[in-house]
Amino acid sequence: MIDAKEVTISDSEWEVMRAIWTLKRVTSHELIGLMDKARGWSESTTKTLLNRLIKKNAVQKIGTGRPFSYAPAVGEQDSMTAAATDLFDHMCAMQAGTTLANVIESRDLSQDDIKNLQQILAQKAKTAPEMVECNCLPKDVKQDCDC
Amino acid sequence: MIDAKEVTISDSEWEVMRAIWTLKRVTSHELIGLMDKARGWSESTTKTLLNRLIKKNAVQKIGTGRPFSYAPAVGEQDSMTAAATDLFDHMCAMQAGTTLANVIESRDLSQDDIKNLQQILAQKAKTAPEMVECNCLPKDVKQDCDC
DNA sequence: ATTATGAGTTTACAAGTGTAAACTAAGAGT
DNA sequence: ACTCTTAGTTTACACTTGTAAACTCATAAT
Repeated sequence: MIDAKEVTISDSEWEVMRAIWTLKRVTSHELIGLMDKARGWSESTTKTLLNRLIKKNAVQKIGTGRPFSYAPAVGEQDSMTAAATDLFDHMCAMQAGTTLANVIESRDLSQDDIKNLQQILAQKAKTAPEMVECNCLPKDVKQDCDC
Repeated sequence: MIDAKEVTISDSEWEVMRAIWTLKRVTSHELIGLMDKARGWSESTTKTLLNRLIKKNAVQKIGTGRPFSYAPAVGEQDSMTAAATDLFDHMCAMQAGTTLANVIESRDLSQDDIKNLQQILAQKAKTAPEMVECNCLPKDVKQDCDC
Protein backbone atom coordinates (compact mmCIF):
# COMPACT_ATOMS: atom_id res chain seq x y z
CA MET A 1 0.00 0.00 0.00
CA ILE A 2 1.23 3.43 -0.98
CA ASP A 3 0.89 6.18 1.61
CA ALA A 4 -2.32 8.07 0.88
CA LYS A 5 -0.63 11.34 1.78
CA GLU A 6 1.64 10.91 -1.23
CA VAL A 7 -1.21 10.76 -3.69
CA THR A 8 -3.50 13.55 -4.84
CA ILE A 9 -6.78 12.36 -6.25
CA SER A 10 -8.95 14.73 -8.29
CA ASP A 11 -12.73 14.90 -8.03
CA SER A 12 -13.48 12.65 -11.00
CA GLU A 13 -10.77 10.28 -9.94
CA TRP A 14 -12.45 9.99 -6.55
CA GLU A 15 -15.52 8.61 -8.23
CA VAL A 16 -13.45 5.91 -9.83
CA MET A 17 -11.57 5.17 -6.65
CA ARG A 18 -14.78 4.74 -4.71
CA ALA A 19 -15.89 2.03 -7.10
CA ILE A 20 -12.53 0.31 -6.94
CA TRP A 21 -12.34 0.52 -3.18
CA THR A 22 -15.79 -0.90 -2.83
CA LEU A 23 -15.23 -3.78 -5.22
CA LYS A 24 -11.59 -4.26 -4.21
CA ARG A 25 -10.68 -5.65 -7.61
CA VAL A 26 -12.20 -4.84 -10.98
CA THR A 27 -11.57 -5.26 -14.66
CA SER A 28 -11.69 -2.18 -16.82
CA HIS A 29 -14.76 -3.68 -18.42
CA GLU A 30 -16.66 -3.74 -15.15
CA LEU A 31 -15.44 -0.32 -14.21
CA ILE A 32 -16.49 1.15 -17.52
CA GLY A 33 -19.98 -0.26 -17.06
CA LEU A 34 -20.15 1.03 -13.52
CA MET A 35 -19.03 4.55 -14.29
CA ASP A 36 -21.35 4.70 -17.24
CA LYS A 37 -24.23 3.73 -15.03
CA ALA A 38 -23.20 5.90 -12.13
CA ARG A 39 -22.02 9.01 -13.95
CA GLY A 40 -22.93 8.52 -17.58
CA TRP A 41 -19.26 8.60 -18.54
CA SER A 42 -18.07 7.29 -21.86
CA GLU A 43 -15.76 4.32 -22.00
CA SER A 44 -12.88 6.61 -22.92
CA THR A 45 -13.33 8.79 -19.90
CA THR A 46 -13.17 5.89 -17.49
CA LYS A 47 -10.12 4.50 -19.25
CA THR A 48 -8.34 7.82 -19.00
CA LEU A 49 -9.12 8.25 -15.35
CA LEU A 50 -8.04 4.71 -14.59
CA ASN A 51 -4.73 5.30 -16.32
CA ARG A 52 -4.14 8.50 -14.48
CA LEU A 53 -4.80 6.73 -11.21
CA ILE A 54 -2.31 4.03 -12.13
CA LYS A 55 0.27 6.63 -13.04
CA LYS A 56 -0.35 8.34 -9.70
CA ASN A 57 0.06 5.07 -7.86
CA ALA A 58 -3.43 5.18 -6.47
CA VAL A 59 -4.36 1.99 -8.32
CA GLN A 60 -2.33 -1.07 -9.16
CA LYS A 61 -2.63 -3.27 -12.19
CA ILE A 62 -3.00 -6.91 -11.31
CA GLY A 63 -2.31 -10.01 -13.39
CA THR A 64 -0.23 -10.85 -16.42
CA GLY A 65 -2.68 -11.81 -19.14
CA ARG A 66 -4.79 -9.44 -21.17
CA PRO A 67 -7.80 -8.74 -19.16
CA PHE A 68 -5.93 -7.18 -16.25
CA SER A 69 -7.57 -6.42 -12.98
CA TYR A 70 -7.21 -3.26 -11.00
CA ALA A 71 -7.05 -2.85 -7.27
CA PRO A 72 -6.54 0.07 -4.90
CA ALA A 73 -2.95 0.93 -4.07
CA VAL A 74 -3.96 3.40 -1.38
CA GLY A 75 -6.44 2.79 1.43
CA GLU A 76 -9.85 4.38 1.33
CA GLN A 77 -9.97 5.47 4.94
CA ASP A 78 -6.43 6.78 4.71
CA SER A 79 -7.20 8.72 1.57
CA MET A 80 -10.33 10.17 3.08
CA THR A 81 -8.56 11.23 6.22
CA ALA A 82 -5.67 12.66 4.23
CA ALA A 83 -8.01 14.67 2.01
CA ALA A 84 -10.05 15.99 4.92
CA THR A 85 -7.00 16.78 7.00
CA ASP A 86 -5.44 18.60 4.10
CA LEU A 87 -8.56 20.68 3.65
CA PHE A 88 -8.70 21.67 7.30
CA ASP A 89 -5.00 22.41 7.31
CA HIS A 90 -5.63 25.10 4.76
CA MET A 91 -8.47 26.75 6.61
CA CYS A 92 -8.57 29.01 9.64
CA ALA A 93 -7.89 26.97 12.77
CA MET A 94 -10.14 29.19 14.80
CA GLN A 95 -13.22 28.22 12.85
CA ALA A 96 -12.42 24.56 12.42
CA GLY A 97 -14.59 23.61 15.38
CA THR A 98 -17.70 25.27 14.05
CA THR A 99 -17.03 23.89 10.60
CA LEU A 100 -16.74 20.41 11.98
CA ALA A 101 -19.98 20.95 13.86
CA ASN A 102 -21.72 22.04 10.68
CA VAL A 103 -20.40 19.08 8.76
CA ILE A 104 -21.40 16.63 11.44
CA GLU A 105 -24.93 17.96 11.53
CA SER A 106 -25.40 17.09 7.90
CA ARG A 107 -23.82 13.61 7.96
CA ASP A 108 -25.40 10.28 8.58
CA LEU A 109 -23.51 8.75 11.47
CA SER A 110 -24.01 5.37 13.05
CA GLN A 111 -24.46 4.83 16.76
CA ASP A 112 -20.93 3.49 16.84
CA ASP A 113 -19.56 6.51 15.02
CA ILE A 114 -21.24 8.76 17.53
CA LYS A 115 -19.93 6.83 20.52
CA ASN A 116 -16.47 6.96 19.04
CA LEU A 117 -16.67 10.68 18.46
CA GLN A 118 -17.98 11.24 21.98
CA GLN A 119 -15.13 9.28 23.42
CA ILE A 120 -12.60 11.28 21.45
CA LEU A 121 -14.16 14.55 22.48
CA ALA A 122 -14.26 13.61 26.13
CA GLN A 123 -10.58 12.85 25.88
CA LYS A 124 -9.77 16.09 24.10
CA ALA A 125 -11.76 18.11 26.60
CA LYS A 126 -9.21 17.24 29.26
CA THR A 127 -6.50 19.32 27.63
CA ALA A 128 -8.37 21.63 25.30
CA PRO A 129 -7.58 25.36 25.49
CA GLU A 130 -10.19 27.99 26.24
CA MET A 131 -9.61 29.58 22.84
CA VAL A 132 -8.06 28.59 19.52
CA GLU A 133 -6.28 31.42 17.79
CA CYS A 134 -6.68 32.51 14.22
CA ASN A 135 -3.67 31.38 12.21
CA CYS A 136 -4.49 33.19 8.99
CA LEU A 137 -1.81 35.82 9.13
CA PRO A 138 1.92 35.68 9.83
CA LYS A 139 2.17 36.04 13.61
CA ASP A 140 4.16 39.24 13.46
CA VAL A 141 1.44 41.07 11.61
CA LYS A 142 -0.52 43.38 13.86
CA GLN A 143 -3.95 42.00 14.04
CA ASP A 144 -6.48 43.80 16.16
CA CYS A 145 -9.40 41.97 14.62
CA ASP A 146 -12.07 40.27 16.63
CA CYS A 147 -11.68 37.20 14.44
CA MET B 1 -22.97 38.57 0.79
CA ILE B 2 -22.85 36.08 -2.02
CA ASP B 3 -23.79 32.50 -1.16
CA ALA B 4 -20.58 30.60 -0.47
CA LYS B 5 -21.95 27.55 -2.21
CA GLU B 6 -21.96 29.45 -5.48
CA VAL B 7 -18.27 30.17 -5.34
CA THR B 8 -15.37 27.78 -5.86
CA ILE B 9 -12.13 28.94 -4.35
CA SER B 10 -8.87 27.29 -5.37
CA ASP B 11 -6.07 26.44 -2.96
CA SER B 12 -3.98 29.55 -3.60
CA GLU B 13 -7.07 31.66 -3.59
CA TRP B 14 -7.88 30.32 -0.14
CA GLU B 15 -4.67 31.79 1.18
CA VAL B 16 -5.69 35.18 -0.09
CA MET B 17 -9.21 34.85 1.22
CA ARG B 18 -7.96 33.98 4.67
CA ALA B 19 -6.02 37.22 4.82
CA ILE B 20 -8.96 39.23 3.57
CA TRP B 21 -11.38 37.54 5.94
CA THR B 22 -9.12 38.19 8.85
CA LEU B 23 -8.50 41.83 8.03
CA LYS B 24 -12.02 42.42 6.70
CA ARG B 25 -10.83 45.18 4.41
CA VAL B 26 -7.47 45.54 2.72
CA THR B 27 -5.77 47.48 0.00
CA SER B 28 -3.91 45.55 -2.67
CA HIS B 29 -0.77 47.08 -1.27
CA GLU B 30 -1.30 45.55 2.16
CA LEU B 31 -2.33 42.27 0.66
CA ILE B 32 0.73 42.11 -1.55
CA GLY B 33 2.95 42.66 1.47
CA LEU B 34 1.10 40.05 3.44
CA MET B 35 1.20 37.35 0.81
CA ASP B 36 4.82 38.05 0.14
CA LYS B 37 5.58 37.60 3.82
CA ALA B 38 3.30 34.62 4.30
CA ARG B 39 3.97 32.73 1.07
CA GLY B 40 6.79 34.49 -0.68
CA TRP B 41 4.56 35.37 -3.57
CA SER B 42 5.49 38.06 -6.03
CA GLU B 43 3.37 41.14 -6.32
CA SER B 44 2.01 39.88 -9.65
CA THR B 45 0.80 36.66 -8.19
CA THR B 46 -1.20 38.32 -5.48
CA LYS B 47 -2.69 40.76 -7.98
CA THR B 48 -3.78 37.92 -10.24
CA LEU B 49 -5.35 35.95 -7.45
CA LEU B 50 -7.14 39.01 -6.15
CA ASN B 51 -8.57 39.68 -9.59
CA ARG B 52 -9.71 36.12 -10.00
CA LEU B 53 -11.45 36.32 -6.65
CA ILE B 54 -13.21 39.50 -7.69
CA LYS B 55 -14.30 37.90 -10.93
CA LYS B 56 -15.60 34.93 -8.99
CA ASN B 57 -17.51 37.21 -6.66
CA ALA B 58 -15.64 36.02 -3.63
CA VAL B 59 -14.23 39.48 -3.03
CA GLN B 60 -15.73 42.91 -3.60
CA LYS B 61 -13.96 46.09 -4.58
CA ILE B 62 -14.73 48.97 -2.26
CA GLY B 63 -14.40 52.70 -2.83
CA THR B 64 -14.28 55.00 -5.81
CA GLY B 65 -10.84 56.60 -5.77
CA ARG B 66 -7.63 54.96 -6.81
CA PRO B 67 -6.41 53.01 -3.92
CA PHE B 68 -9.45 50.74 -3.74
CA SER B 69 -10.08 48.49 -0.81
CA TYR B 70 -11.13 44.90 -0.98
CA ALA B 71 -13.48 43.04 1.30
CA PRO B 72 -14.91 39.53 1.41
CA ALA B 73 -18.09 38.97 -0.57
CA VAL B 74 -18.60 35.49 0.89
CA GLY B 75 -18.48 34.53 4.54
CA GLU B 76 -15.54 32.63 5.92
CA GLN B 77 -17.48 30.18 8.02
CA ASP B 78 -19.92 29.61 5.19
CA SER B 79 -17.12 28.99 2.74
CA MET B 80 -15.39 26.61 5.09
CA THR B 81 -18.55 24.68 5.74
CA ALA B 82 -19.36 24.59 2.04
CA ALA B 83 -15.90 23.30 1.16
CA ALA B 84 -15.91 20.65 3.86
CA THR B 85 -19.44 19.56 3.11
CA ASP B 86 -18.61 19.29 -0.55
CA LEU B 87 -15.62 17.13 0.23
CA PHE B 88 -17.60 14.76 2.42
CA ASP B 89 -20.37 14.63 -0.15
CA HIS B 90 -17.92 13.10 -2.57
CA MET B 91 -16.62 10.45 -0.22
CA CYS B 92 -18.06 7.19 1.03
CA ALA B 93 -20.81 7.90 3.55
CA MET B 94 -19.99 4.74 5.43
CA GLN B 95 -16.55 5.96 6.39
CA ALA B 96 -17.43 9.58 7.05
CA GLY B 97 -17.72 8.94 10.77
CA THR B 98 -14.24 7.51 11.10
CA THR B 99 -12.84 10.22 8.90
CA LEU B 100 -14.42 12.88 11.04
CA ALA B 101 -12.98 11.19 14.09
CA ASN B 102 -9.53 11.20 12.56
CA VAL B 103 -9.80 14.84 11.64
CA ILE B 104 -11.03 15.84 15.05
CA GLU B 105 -8.15 14.09 16.73
CA SER B 106 -5.68 16.27 14.90
CA ARG B 107 -7.44 19.60 15.36
CA ASP B 108 -7.11 22.15 18.09
CA LEU B 109 -10.56 22.67 19.50
CA SER B 110 -11.63 25.05 22.22
CA GLN B 111 -13.66 23.99 25.24
CA ASP B 112 -16.65 25.68 23.67
CA ASP B 113 -16.14 23.87 20.38
CA ILE B 114 -16.07 20.60 22.24
CA LYS B 115 -19.19 21.33 24.22
CA ASN B 116 -20.94 22.33 21.04
CA LEU B 117 -19.89 19.14 19.29
CA GLN B 118 -20.95 17.06 22.26
CA GLN B 119 -24.34 18.67 22.28
CA ILE B 120 -24.81 18.00 18.57
CA LEU B 121 -23.74 14.40 18.94
CA ALA B 122 -26.05 13.79 21.86
CA GLN B 123 -28.86 15.12 19.75
CA LYS B 124 -27.93 13.00 16.73
CA ALA B 125 -27.62 9.89 18.86
CA LYS B 126 -31.36 10.00 19.44
CA THR B 127 -32.15 9.15 15.85
CA ALA B 128 -28.93 7.71 14.48
CA PRO B 129 -29.12 4.38 12.66
CA GLU B 130 -27.19 1.33 13.74
CA MET B 131 -25.29 1.29 10.44
CA VAL B 132 -24.61 3.73 7.61
CA GLU B 133 -24.50 2.10 4.21
CA CYS B 134 -21.82 2.45 1.59
CA ASN B 135 -23.10 4.72 -1.16
CA CYS B 136 -20.24 4.24 -3.58
CA LEU B 137 -22.01 2.16 -6.19
CA PRO B 138 -25.36 2.54 -7.92
CA LYS B 139 -27.79 0.74 -5.63
CA ASP B 140 -28.78 -1.82 -8.26
CA VAL B 141 -25.22 -3.11 -8.58
CA LYS B 142 -24.73 -6.36 -6.78
CA GLN B 143 -22.37 -5.67 -3.99
CA ASP B 144 -21.44 -8.48 -1.70
CA CYS B 145 -18.50 -6.62 -0.26
CA ASP B 146 -17.93 -6.27 3.45
CA CYS B 147 -17.37 -2.57 2.93
C1' DA C 1 -3.06 -18.10 -40.49
C1' DT C 2 -6.56 -14.38 -40.68
C1' DT C 3 -9.76 -11.45 -38.80
C1' DA C 4 -12.81 -9.38 -35.54
C1' DT C 5 -13.18 -7.70 -30.93
C1' DG C 6 -12.10 -6.51 -26.59
C1' DA C 7 -8.48 -4.21 -23.75
C1' DG C 8 -4.93 -1.17 -23.29
C1' DT C 9 -2.20 3.14 -24.83
C1' DT C 10 -1.72 7.77 -27.07
C1' DT C 11 -3.31 11.90 -28.40
C1' DA C 12 -6.64 15.87 -27.97
C1' DC C 13 -8.51 19.90 -26.31
C1' DA C 14 -10.85 23.34 -23.49
C1' DA C 15 -11.17 25.11 -18.79
C1' DG C 16 -8.99 26.02 -14.46
C1' DT C 17 -4.79 26.87 -11.56
C1' DG C 18 -0.15 28.44 -10.01
C1' DT C 19 2.90 31.71 -10.99
C1' DA C 20 4.40 35.94 -12.97
C1' DA C 21 5.70 39.66 -16.49
C1' DA C 22 4.14 43.56 -19.21
C1' DC C 23 1.32 47.25 -19.92
C1' DT C 24 -1.77 51.23 -18.72
C1' DA C 25 -3.99 54.68 -16.20
C1' DA C 26 -4.58 57.77 -12.14
C1' DG C 27 -2.65 60.59 -8.62
C1' DA C 28 1.47 62.79 -6.25
C1' DG C 29 5.24 65.76 -6.52
C1' DT C 30 7.68 69.49 -8.88
C1' DA D 1 1.52 70.74 -17.27
C1' DC D 2 4.90 67.08 -16.91
C1' DT D 3 6.77 63.14 -14.98
C1' DC D 4 7.31 59.51 -11.50
C1' DT D 5 5.22 56.01 -8.98
C1' DT D 6 1.69 53.21 -7.53
C1' DA D 7 -2.44 50.66 -8.38
C1' DG D 8 -5.03 48.23 -11.55
C1' DT D 9 -5.62 45.42 -16.05
C1' DT D 10 -3.95 42.25 -19.73
C1' DT D 11 -1.32 38.81 -21.37
C1' DA D 12 1.53 34.60 -20.67
C1' DC D 13 2.63 29.99 -20.01
C1' DA D 14 3.11 25.38 -18.13
C1' DC D 15 0.52 21.94 -15.58
C1' DT D 16 -3.74 19.66 -14.07
C1' DT D 17 -8.39 18.22 -14.81
C1' DG D 18 -12.70 16.81 -17.21
C1' DT D 19 -14.00 14.71 -21.07
C1' DA D 20 -13.30 11.90 -25.04
C1' DA D 21 -11.61 10.12 -29.71
C1' DA D 22 -8.16 7.50 -32.15
C1' DC D 23 -5.04 4.04 -32.44
C1' DT D 24 -2.72 -0.42 -31.45
C1' DC D 25 -2.01 -4.92 -29.65
C1' DA D 26 -3.59 -9.48 -27.90
C1' DT D 27 -6.63 -13.09 -28.07
C1' DA D 28 -10.70 -15.69 -29.39
C1' DA D 29 -13.24 -17.30 -33.27
C1' DT D 30 -13.15 -19.05 -38.07
